Order: sequence, then structure tokens, then C-alpha cells
Amino acid sequence: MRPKLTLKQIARELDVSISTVSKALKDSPEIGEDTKQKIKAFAKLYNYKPNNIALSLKNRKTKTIGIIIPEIVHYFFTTVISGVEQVANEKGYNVIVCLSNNSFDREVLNLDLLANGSTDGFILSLAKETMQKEDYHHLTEVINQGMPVVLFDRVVDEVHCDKVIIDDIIGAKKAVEHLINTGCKKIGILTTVDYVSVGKLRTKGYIEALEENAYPVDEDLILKIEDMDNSEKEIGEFLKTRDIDGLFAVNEQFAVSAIGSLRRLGRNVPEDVSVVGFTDGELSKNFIPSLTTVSQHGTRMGAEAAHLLIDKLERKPDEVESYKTVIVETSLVRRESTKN
Amino acid sequence: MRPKLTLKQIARELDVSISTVSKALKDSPEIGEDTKQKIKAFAKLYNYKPNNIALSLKNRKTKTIGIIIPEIVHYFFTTVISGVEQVANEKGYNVIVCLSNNSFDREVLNLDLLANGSTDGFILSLAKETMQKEDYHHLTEVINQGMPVVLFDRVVDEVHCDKVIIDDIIGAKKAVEHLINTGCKKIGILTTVDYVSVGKLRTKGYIEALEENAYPVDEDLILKIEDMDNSEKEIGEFLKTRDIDGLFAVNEQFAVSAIGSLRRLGRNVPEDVSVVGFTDGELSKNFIPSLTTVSQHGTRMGAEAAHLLIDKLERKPDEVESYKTVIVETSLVRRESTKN
DNA sequence: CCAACGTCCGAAAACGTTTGCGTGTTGAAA
DNA sequence: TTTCAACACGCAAACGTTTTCGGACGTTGG
Repeated sequence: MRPKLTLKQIARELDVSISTVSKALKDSPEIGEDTKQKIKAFAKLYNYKPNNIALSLKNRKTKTIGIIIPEIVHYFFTTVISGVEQVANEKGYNVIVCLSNNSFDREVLNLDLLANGSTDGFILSLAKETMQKEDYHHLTEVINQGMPVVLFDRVVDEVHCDKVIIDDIIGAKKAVEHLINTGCKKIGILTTVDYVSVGKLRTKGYIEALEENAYPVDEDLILKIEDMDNSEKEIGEFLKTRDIDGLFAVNEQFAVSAIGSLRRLGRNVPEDVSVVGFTDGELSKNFIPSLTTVSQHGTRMGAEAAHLLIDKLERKPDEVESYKTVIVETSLVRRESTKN
Repeated sequence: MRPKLTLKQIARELDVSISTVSKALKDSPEIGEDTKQKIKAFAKLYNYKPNNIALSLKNRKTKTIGIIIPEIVHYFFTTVISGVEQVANEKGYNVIVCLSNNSFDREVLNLDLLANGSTDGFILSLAKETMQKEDYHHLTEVINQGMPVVLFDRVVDEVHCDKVIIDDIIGAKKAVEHLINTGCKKIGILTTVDYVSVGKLRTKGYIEALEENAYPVDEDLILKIEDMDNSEKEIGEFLKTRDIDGLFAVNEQFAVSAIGSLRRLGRNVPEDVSVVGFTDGELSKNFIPSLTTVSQHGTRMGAEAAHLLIDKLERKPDEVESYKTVIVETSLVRRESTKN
């Protein structure tokens, strides 16, 4: 076991000073050609690599960005991470991933931990608990210390920083309009209760689309699902007694549950009922029939967030503060669960 | 914007020395009671937190572990990360996640980067390209520098370190035996080319199960898929000309593709053909029919890996080296894609 | 022959900690 | 009054870098 090589050891070995070694390796003109050659050769031979920790301490920057997400076993978040990683790597940054598990305390803990020197900035999506408590002091504090933060997906007006979101309302409208355009006359929606912000927004989009197309809005065709664990049954009950020919589901899960129920009721998708989902995940792509869905473009969101953050990090400190909110457009991915 | 508080600033503010502050905060008996109180009060008021980078440099340990995986948009890997994160956090460690994107170069790059001070050890699953090249010098080098490494899932004998694997052979046997026990007479397999070690092992399990049950092994029923992006078509071709009543797929993707193809060929699952997959992901649970599958228990693997690594990290340096390989048992999850 | 200048290199500070040891002050014992 | 613990605190080194400054030496020009 050979421990890591340091400047000091090279210096001792070659009988020069530490600073000479450092300069030689950086090709400084201060150092004589032959000395440089000797040092470089030695360093290469023994594979010298500067210690990142020491560099971080000296430069007061770590070249790593922290990303805190509510959960990782979740297609959307992994695509976001993937997007962040990609541009971060391009720009020479590392990525630390932490999980809040939707817990406020874990979010605070992780943030505190990473804020003490481990990262130069954050990209994060708020934990469910945090949004319930409406307590964002940990974020404002970190921001006050001059650490850039980018919020994505689950954002909140109270925190003053860059943000990356999708337009849920427009996305939902696209979905419903597609149902309308492909001939659906009676369109239902499977959504969540209103305190889940994205559910609320998507419901709003659904209603707007109907209204703009002079479709009646029938409260009876709106199912707000409370208990995620029992959604299957609720959806079954709902569909049994509704005579719809189009259905918009605010997530993949609801969409596939619905298709299962419909099939059991002897109704075919998309012949009898067209179905559109939200979130373009593994399920949508591989389900049979594959799902027409509103894609959130997680990778692009991640990339945007990373750009925003890195811009802030590499900006001259005297430039004026300004916070952007970039909206990543959703797009409708047409597949087999709708007609045409 | 108020920059981070340091010991030095507290010292200046309170007109004591840096060391006094440090000791006071650690409740050292060297410092007088009243001085301690004063310093602690001040630190608490202004929310002093020691700088992790400085600590890392001083202690020569970072309390973070690096995990490098081939891809993150992949259910299995996310469950592993989740498992690692859980025990890492319990033990006061942070987790850095890096992606190799199945590229050898990126794997080397990430490893080099993190090895230079950023992490105390690694948990990783090899990139496909790395296994093809059979070049593991980057790993052996890191290990030689005294940095503990734990390999999981995609492991390799050439690298001498702790490992966490599942018993692919036994898992595959369980799957095939289940097909046999539910009455299948002619069983095919959808697998990967042999340099993907798990594919190879699962194929082996398939063959062993057949042999132990006195079933003939027909090479013609084995499809080794080379190009993941074109698997759909390959599988379709394969199934069109094989008269099987049981099918074992070495991953979810292949399983659902197969079911799609079968349906298009007018063959029902599980009535005409039973299908078993590998990896218990979102797809398996929600597909129609839901997939009987071999669960890899990724979370448990991650937890095991983390324990192994942290044990090594916190071991006294004089203890003898010894490398363990822990095998996480798979289990068969019975669902609708097989009979009974 | 001496001053001036170039070339090549080393010393030291700094980043923020921790910690072994030295030192000054106090009070009490002799 | 002298001496010596005990107490309370500061100094400085160390972790591995980078970088500014200045020094030593040799060469050149006047």
C-alpha cells in the first residue's frame, strides 16, 4: 500500500522546494527548463495528482454542487439528476446527491451539512413535509450566506432564488386538447386532492381546456384521489359509473390503473376510451398500449438548473443579483393510448 | 449577505485566541468556565459551524463515500443508492453519486477525481465498457493507495476487494424452476451477451435448472441480445419462430417486450406462454399482466455495501486485510405473468 | 571593476481546523 | 517572603496547496 504522493514528498525526493515543484508542474516560466522536466517526469512516473481537499480549502470553492431531492427511487428525479450531472461534468463540477425522504428534518440536516464547505451551491426540490410546514428558514439562511440555490419542480414563492419549473397548466391543457381534437366528447380526469400543488394546477389546466373549447365542466367527471395506496379501487369505482370516452390522468400510476380497470369493464383503449397520462416514465413507454403522455423533460430541467447554478457560481461577485425562473415546456408524446 | 463565520473571526471578536475558541467549543477542561460560556453563547448566536473542508484536510478523512454507477435512470440502481444512503447517513457519512454512463473513460475520470481527497472510499458497479476491456488498473490503483472499495452487482474476480452480489445463478434457477413447476414444457430465455456478467450467470442458472429437471437444453431457445436499443425487434423475430410455453427474461425490459410481441402474435400470457422477469421494478408491478419476477433487493444490497465499506473505514489500520463477498438472496415474486 | 539586471529558486503566508506544549498569573503552602 | 502547583490561555505546527515576494547568483554593460 503506497499512500498518496504530495508536493512535499516530491520536493524532498528531488531536493528542491515545495514551491518549485508546484510551479514546475504548472509550467511556470520562473522555473528552469531542466528542473521542470525532471519534476514533471517524476510526477508523471508516480502519478501525482493534487489533493482536492487542499485545493478547495485554498480556493474557497469546491467545484461540487449539491442536489437534494425528496426521493431517488422515482423516474422523474433520476432524469433530473442525469441532466444536472451531464452539464456539471462538462463544466468540471462534481455532484453530491442527498435524499430528504420527504422529511423536513433530513432536508435541514443535509443542507446544513453540505453548506459547511462541501458544496458551492445547491439544486433542490422541496420535501413534502417542508411545503406543509411552510418553513424555509434553512434555505434563506444558506442563501444569505451567499450560496446560490436553484429550486426545481416543487418550488415556492417564499424562497428568493432561481427556479426551474414546468407549466403544469399548459401541459394539462395540451393533454386535454389532444383528447378533444381526437374526437372525445366526454372527458374525465383522475387527479389528486388540491393541496398537492401539481395536482391542483393540472386540474386547472383540464378545466381551462374544456372551457375554451366550449365543453361543459362536469364535477362528476372529476375524481380527486386522496389515498394513493387505494387509488386502484377508487378508480375502478369511478370508471364503472361514468360513461366517458376520454380520460386525463395526472400521473402514470393513475393512467395505468385506469386502463386496467377499463379493460376489466370490457372497454378498450383507445377505441372506446382514450387515455392521456402525465410524466414520461418507463411505464408509459412500455405499457401495452403505450401511453400518450405529457413529458416533463426532467433531463432538460436538470440541465437548466445546472446552468443557472453554475452561471451564478462563476459570475463576478460585483454583478447585480437577479433571480430567474425558467419554465421548461412540456410536450405531448403521442402513443397508443389515444386515437390517431 | 453575511459570509460564513470562522474560528478566527470569533476569536477576534471576543479577543481571545483561535485555539481558545476551538477548545471552548469542544468543552475542553483547559478553558475557564466563564470564557467557555461566553464563546459558546457567541457561537450559538451566530450559528457557527466548523468548515468541513478544513476538517477533512486536517483529519485526512472526509466522512463521505463515493458511489459510481453505470446509470441512474434505472430502478435497480436507485434502490441501491437508497440503501447506501440510509446506512451512510446513520453513520454520519455523506454520499457522492457519480455516473459512468457505462463508459470506461468516465469511470476512470470519476474515480480519479474522487480519489484525490474527496471521498474515503468507494461503492461501485462496473461500467459495461470496463468489463469489455477487462481493464481494472484504475481500481487496483485506488485500492493500492489504501482506499477501500466495495463492488456490487457487476463485479469481477480480478479486482481484490469486498463485494456484494446476488446469487444470479440461484435466482435464475428459481425463476426457471417456477416455470417448470407450473407446467411449462419448452422454456426459452432472453439474455444478454456473455461479457455482461449477470447475463452470463443468469443464463447459467437457466441451463442448470433445465438440466437438473431433465429438460433438454436447446441452444435455439436462447437469445443473446447484443444491442439493447434494438432489443424489441430481435425479440419479436425470435418469438415468431419459437414454439415455447415458458420464457425467462433476464430483465424487466426484455420481459415486457416479449409480452408485447407475444400478444401481437396472438399468444396470451400466461395462458399460452408464462413469462418470468428479473428485477422487481415499477414496470413489473404495474404492467398488465403484472410480472412474476426475481427480486434483487437493491436496497438491501446497498445497505450491505455501505456496512462493508464503513467497517473497513473505521477499522484500526493494523488489523489484517480480508475481503468478504456477501451474497444477498433473491426472491421470487409471483404475479400474473405465470400460471398459479 | 562595479553596478545593474536576469534567471532561477526558496521562504512564508494563507485557507480553517485541532492539539501538544509552553507560559503567565494566581493563590496557597512553607 | 519565597516557592510551586494549578489554572487559564496562547503559540505554533500540521494537513496540502498556491502565490507573492525577495534572495542568491551569474552575466553584462559602462
